[in-house]
Amino acid sequence: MVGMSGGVDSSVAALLLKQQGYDVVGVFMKNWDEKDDNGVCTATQDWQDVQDVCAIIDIPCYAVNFEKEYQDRVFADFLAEYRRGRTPNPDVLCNREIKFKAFLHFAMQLGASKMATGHFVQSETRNGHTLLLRGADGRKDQSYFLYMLKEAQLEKALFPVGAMTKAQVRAIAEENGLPVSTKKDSTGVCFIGERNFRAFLQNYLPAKPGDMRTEDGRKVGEHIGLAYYTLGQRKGLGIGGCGDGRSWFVVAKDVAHNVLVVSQGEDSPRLFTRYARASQLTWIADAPPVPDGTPLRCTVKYRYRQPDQSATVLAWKDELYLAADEQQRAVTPGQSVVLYAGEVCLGGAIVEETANEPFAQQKNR
RNA sequence: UGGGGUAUCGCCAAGCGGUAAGGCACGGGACUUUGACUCCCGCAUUCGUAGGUUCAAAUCCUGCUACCCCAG
Repeated sequence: MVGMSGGVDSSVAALLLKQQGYDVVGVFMKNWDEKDDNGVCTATQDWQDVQDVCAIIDIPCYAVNFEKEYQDRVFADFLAEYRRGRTPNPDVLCNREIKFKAFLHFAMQLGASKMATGHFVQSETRNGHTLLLRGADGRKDQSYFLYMLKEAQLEKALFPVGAMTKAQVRAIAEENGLPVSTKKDSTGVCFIGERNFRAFLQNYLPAKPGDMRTEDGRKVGEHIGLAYYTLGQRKGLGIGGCGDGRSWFVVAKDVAHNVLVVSQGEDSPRLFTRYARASQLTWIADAPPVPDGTPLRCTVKYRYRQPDQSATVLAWKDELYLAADEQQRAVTPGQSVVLYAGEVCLGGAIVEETANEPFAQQKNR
């Protein structure tokens, strides 16, 4: 059973499985019911595309609705995080809770032996354990979004396009006459789509205006609510001309005082840190690569598409302490940090706080 | 009320008689399955206002208006 979004990747994934002799069923997930900023319900077009593609590759297709699950298990957390002044990544949760849980269960219940998606990642079974590997196309690798999965989920999953480049995928779509071969890559929150993010959030979060202040407390503007900004952000502050003429960036959120702390210049020291503490640590493997308290050298990503950063990490219970070799810019609470050993995605955690000095747990390790 | 100064894009700011730099903000696009960052493009026929001098003024002169500083 292939989860089909109406995009090129999942369409080609279904096509490839069909060509490989699988008994393929395409399933479209509708998890969000709302028109986009232009008053268009993109899900309607996407569902049509799925139907058209399935007709061409000659497989049955169905649609399922996980709106309730999405609302309860993903969106609720998303809003709760924003209310706390953090910046969540709903898509990592969406993969764990919806695509690789609700959808996976759905597929298994209907008797499917495997589920597949159009993610640019690869999996491989070594010594009886299934690993998550980066997609072959380094520019499109999506393992960052799948770090919350567990072995058990990966065992049931196939990633037919993971070994290819985006260009190859499009070429295959083209050769096989799939109408979505030139469809633009989707962006924005999964299932919700590209939005004017601030306007979108305003539908759910109350605006609590307050001051924008410099690090030394000088008021330089007003914000519309801390939730509407994230660390390292430049656009949308609306302050210009004052000071030395350089751009202003968000360097901190003072939730207690409802103050957005801003600084001039993209290189504000306040934005750069080497150490971080993260929670909700997940190892993809059932057996962690190292025991708690043992330092592990690996590479990490603090955001999607960030080049690999060398670091030493230390797991302790469900927390992860990170010491990056280089200073990291705008590591943001609520965001995910994902760990890699070469091509293998080990897992990850959610950033809680950053620091310029090692945390107690990291000292002398 | 005297004396002095300043008035150029939302903000900061070049310009000094030859036909409006730049930065920030903002808008659009690219990039992107989170949020951000980044990159590219756009952004004053007009220089507080009314006259005057000149072939030609934001740039010189005069009146008016506003703000600032000093004196009261």
